[in-house]
Amino acid sequence: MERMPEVRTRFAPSPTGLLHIGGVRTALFEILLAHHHGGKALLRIDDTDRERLVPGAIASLIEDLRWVGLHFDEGPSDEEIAKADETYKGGSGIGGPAGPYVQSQRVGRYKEISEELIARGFAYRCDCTPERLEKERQEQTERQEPVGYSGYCRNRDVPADAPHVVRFIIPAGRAIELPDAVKGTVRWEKIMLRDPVLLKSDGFPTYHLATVVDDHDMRITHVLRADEWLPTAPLHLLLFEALRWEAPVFGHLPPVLGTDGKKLSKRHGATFLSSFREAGYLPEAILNFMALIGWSAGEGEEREIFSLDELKQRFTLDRVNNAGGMFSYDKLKWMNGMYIRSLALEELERRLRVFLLAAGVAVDDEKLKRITPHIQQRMEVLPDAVPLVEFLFKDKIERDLGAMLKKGMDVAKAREICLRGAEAVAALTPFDAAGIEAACRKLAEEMGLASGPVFTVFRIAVTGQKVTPPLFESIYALGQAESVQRLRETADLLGAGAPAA
RNA sequence: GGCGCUAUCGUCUAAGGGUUAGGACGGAGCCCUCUCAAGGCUCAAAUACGGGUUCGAAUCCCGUUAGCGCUACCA
Repeated sequence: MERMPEVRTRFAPSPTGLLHIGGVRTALFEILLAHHHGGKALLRIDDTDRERLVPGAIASLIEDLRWVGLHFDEGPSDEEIAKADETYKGGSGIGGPAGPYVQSQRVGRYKEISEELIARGFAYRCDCTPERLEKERQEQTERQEPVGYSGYCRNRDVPADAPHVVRFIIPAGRAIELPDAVKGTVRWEKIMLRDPVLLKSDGFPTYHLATVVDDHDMRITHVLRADEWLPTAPLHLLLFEALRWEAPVFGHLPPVLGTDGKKLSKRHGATFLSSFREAGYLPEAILNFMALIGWSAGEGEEREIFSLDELKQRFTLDRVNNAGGMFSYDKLKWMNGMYIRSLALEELERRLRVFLLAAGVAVDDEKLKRITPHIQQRMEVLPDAVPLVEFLFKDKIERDLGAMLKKGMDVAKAREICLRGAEAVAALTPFDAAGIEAACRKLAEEMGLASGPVFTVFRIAVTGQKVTPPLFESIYALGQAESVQRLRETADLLGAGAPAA
């Protein structure tokens, strides 16, 4: 029986800054595809651009991936990361048999391959200066020709000991076809690339060389990447061919778009994964949402909420869409709310505690525990909890007394409600939400008032706010003594003179 | 300019020749209700355009248009 080779995918971010939300989707798809087929997803650090390298970026990339719940099967070890990023504190290393998984630690291999390519006539050394290249481009633009390297050094035999780059020879008049797993077959009648650089003058490879060599060496079977790579795919195919290596399956993913229809980028605001974390989004919701941009479960499936495992079960490349998709904050928020509502109470409480503490709220565990069930369906993101629970953790609250005086309510009546309410609440044994409600309703009845306006007086007296979690549960969460205290305070304020209407 | 990719409600998408073109977000309305939510029900909202092929086209083909991407010793 024939055995399918193990499916191996890879996510290869460049450590040029923080992990972008678009990168999260690519990483997610890599993992979904590999794990759907019982294979492995690798993490590889593409740090070949020494100029754009940002110190600390590798460590933050790895931390972000871990936080969002994207775990790779192979990737840089602790030692490899530490060597590439001095800010790395350790503990997130992955390791694996195909390492190192950091490209700056594989330069010998790229050099070896580029020498082989030169020796076999597929590449050549070039010592053209940037100025010369720039001039060439200018002249081409003026003549309205396609721009690109002229091939000046093709036959010049530039010596190996002089500063140079290595360029790949693009064969003239060669048509090429890419059987893309998501786009279908893409055909180029002629290749517009003009002898692209493989090895830079600093000895580091360009993306093209490094990715082809590593994908081969690491036995990558499926390359998923953003479709901005499509135009250079012929080069990669040619490289595999020249090296007599079998090319992996390519799948070019549709772009994630900003609301202006352009590729999502920094210009669109908070697009780093870390900004979503700070904004109180749950990792599970982020992954679920990103999976749905460019992929869908298909016929017969009208659900939209999927756990990571469910996504892994369902994900196949033939369900990946061709057209780009806009990133909708509205839908992400809705989905995040769905996830918050599905959290076990203890879990929500735990996440809220961490978040509120970080936001500077002096959390009291008992109060938080009492209020959590009642704010769960009132949140889309974690920060939504702050205005809802703040009143519990403050010594002094501000009150908009004028807001009490609606629908026939006047100062005297409001003051009476606070006074009698304080007495009633103080007398409650046991002190619980049901008892508080009964007391409030009874008071309204005794005073011959509709319950709504009476509740409003209570609400503002106790919480200071017009919008709160359910009243009686809020009073219960605050506690008997503090609630009585706040009712009395309010009565005093109302007695002190007419409030600003 | 050249090369390539893409095109279904405002947005994410389903429907791979025959459906009243389905779902979700967002919007509107109603119900529930102590505020605000959540939840339930209902409504509005789409096949870019033009040609073919076919008994029949959102679906296949060709053009047009529009959007996007690439055109570096960046990835």
